[in-house]
Amino acid sequence: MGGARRYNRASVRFDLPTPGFSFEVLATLGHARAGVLHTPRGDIPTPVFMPVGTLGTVKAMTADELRAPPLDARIILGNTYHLYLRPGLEVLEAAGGLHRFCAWDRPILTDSGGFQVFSLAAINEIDDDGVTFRSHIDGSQHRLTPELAMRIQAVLGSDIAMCFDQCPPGDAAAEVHEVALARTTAWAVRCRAAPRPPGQALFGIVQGGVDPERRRRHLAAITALDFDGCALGGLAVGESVDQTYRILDEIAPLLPAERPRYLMGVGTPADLERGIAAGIDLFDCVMPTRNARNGYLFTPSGRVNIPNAQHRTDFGPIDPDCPCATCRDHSRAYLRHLYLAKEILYSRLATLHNLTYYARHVRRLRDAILRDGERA
RNA sequence: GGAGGGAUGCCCGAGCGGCCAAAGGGAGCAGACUGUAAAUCUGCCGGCUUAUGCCUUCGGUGGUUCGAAUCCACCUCCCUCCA
Repeated sequence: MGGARRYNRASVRFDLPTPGFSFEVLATLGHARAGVLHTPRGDIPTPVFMPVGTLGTVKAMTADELRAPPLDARIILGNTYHLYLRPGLEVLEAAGGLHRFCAWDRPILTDSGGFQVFSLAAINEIDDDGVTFRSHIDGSQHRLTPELAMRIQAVLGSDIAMCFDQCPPGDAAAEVHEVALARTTAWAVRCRAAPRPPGQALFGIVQGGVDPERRRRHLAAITALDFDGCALGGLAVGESVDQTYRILDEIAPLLPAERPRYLMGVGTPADLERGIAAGIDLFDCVMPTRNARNGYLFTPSGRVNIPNAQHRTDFGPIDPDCPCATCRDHSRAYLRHLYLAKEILYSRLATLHNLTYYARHVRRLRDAILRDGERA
């Protein structure tokens, strides 16, 4: 394990360990690949950007809006930790799972709550068996283990579940990383052994901070567990961009080539480009949605800070070449007014635009691989 | 006509002898945001500026005082009550 595999020309469609899932590579360009992740709930062209819907909603968007072209989101995220605390398993179970609960019929990937272990570290304790933490909602004490994370994800009924991992901050000491690494591996074994509902794939997560040797070591351990896909976690968590890119460039091409590769939580449009070039297939990030709500709109020529005075009487669209409904119907001046007036419609229009920008950005890169790359 | 109350920086509004270029909020200006405790957070917000620096400010004028947005007198305008 550890080395890049060659594509098998006779069969470019790789069955994944979980029945019903397969990964098809259509073309490659350097390390970059364009393909399709086939799931029982639908096909996902890759590379793909997955909008983040932590609480069972991609903030400000309806399921219909997410599905409608040109945005056409193929898969969204949900979060184990957050949905477990609210609305809780009882409601989600009674609802018949997350898809029915939030009226989303395409695939969902659920994050395991591992990231929350990292981001909420100040109020919990981590040991080898699991994590004890206090709810950020009401302060009540809870305990999350790999087994419970898997049980929650089973109730949610996500199409892709993630292993429960520990994600140390970017500036963590080497010893912290080593402990987290051993723990994440042990937890991955337990997640792999836990029962899963039919039609749910499971991805492993490679940690190791910014040390390439440690990353390679952990990659070997995770790959040995034969997950349906492999994620690169613990990046863009406080380390420098140079360090992020170094790990990305060096480690992403080493992830199993016949499995989907997922770069967790990253990132900017430039990060996506870099990730795709390194061979990443799946991305998620709160940036397009959160930044939209905070006045930051993406365009091919750079960012637009919509509250800025320069847009006061600018009656042109955010991006004249953007096919989204926001750009089709509304001006910068209007959006600025909505933003400053704190109108709800602003968040909806801005989110639709930014998600459309991300979707098109990744689609363009995918098309380039199909056009210029080697057909598999 | 009589009795009270009040006028503070773009707006609202604290301050009631020195620690006041003056709390706080709003508005305004700019920035941040990377597996979402985020429709959030940060900075600036009289002028000049590198400033722990100088200058001009708290309705107006004149006083008291080492020192006044704060005390006194008069003036201007506003509000309430009694006639």
